[in-house]
Amino acid sequence: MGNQLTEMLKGTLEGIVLAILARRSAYGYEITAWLRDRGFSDIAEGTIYALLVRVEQRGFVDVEKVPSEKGPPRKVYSLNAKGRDQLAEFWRTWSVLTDRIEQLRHNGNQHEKGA
Amino acid sequence: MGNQLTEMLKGTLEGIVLAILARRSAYGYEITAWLRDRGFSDIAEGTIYALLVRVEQRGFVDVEKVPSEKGPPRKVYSLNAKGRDQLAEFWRTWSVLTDRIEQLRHNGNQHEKGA
DNA sequence: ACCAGTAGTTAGCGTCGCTGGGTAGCGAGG
DNA sequence: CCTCGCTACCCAGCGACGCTAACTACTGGT
Repeated sequence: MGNQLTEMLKGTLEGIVLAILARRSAYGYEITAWLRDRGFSDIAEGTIYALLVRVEQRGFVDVEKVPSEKGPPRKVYSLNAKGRDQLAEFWRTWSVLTDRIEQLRHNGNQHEKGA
Repeated sequence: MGNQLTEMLKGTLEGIVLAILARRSAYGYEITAWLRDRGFSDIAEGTIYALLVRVEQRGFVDVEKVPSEKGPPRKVYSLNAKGRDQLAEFWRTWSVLTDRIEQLRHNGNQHEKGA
């Protein structure tokens, strides 16, 4: 029945990851661990990898393979120009949605538009 | 490619509709029109009907068939107790998500958790 | 030799919103 | 009378997304 948060993450998780990459480059395992630390403890391991593949295919990130001393090579992702555009677009859309919803939440949204 | 907003609506649209029904009972066509008025102009007609069927099946709303002078009978939906619980849960989850994302947005979320 | 931790990949699933069509009832116009 | 347009609802099929549950591969410790 996928809980609320799972459904809400659809569409926002990509923005979240892009926002993380906007700060600095990172690899999948790192991002997953970091999200867990930050309260996004509910995000599944595999989800991030799939998402990273997607954003790579769309050309929002550049990738570099970096050897690790502790395991298989890491795929380090960096946000590029197109990715920064996408992130900006994400924040715009996010603002629109949150604005409308907050309006709906507090404001006595009387349906009676006439007045 | 479903634009951002479409993806973001997943999981939130249900809450939006429940919030509308919390103010007063309404039928599908009415809700659709009202959403269009309120800037949610991008929401597809059929989407609302499918959503209403879903929330009915989950027992969040009660339904009453009311004849219309201008067309086929309306199905008027009212939020019931279970629906109010669900709506409260929705707001809780929504708050959690927005809090985390706003934190990510402004706050210089240095990954360097160490020092 | 074995296991735990690191790091990434894949196939298949369920949910959601969208698309595009259809049905039904009523009133106005040709 | 027949069609058009508005009201009002329903349905099948689609793509995108996140989740589940596996698997591969490399390193270091016991």
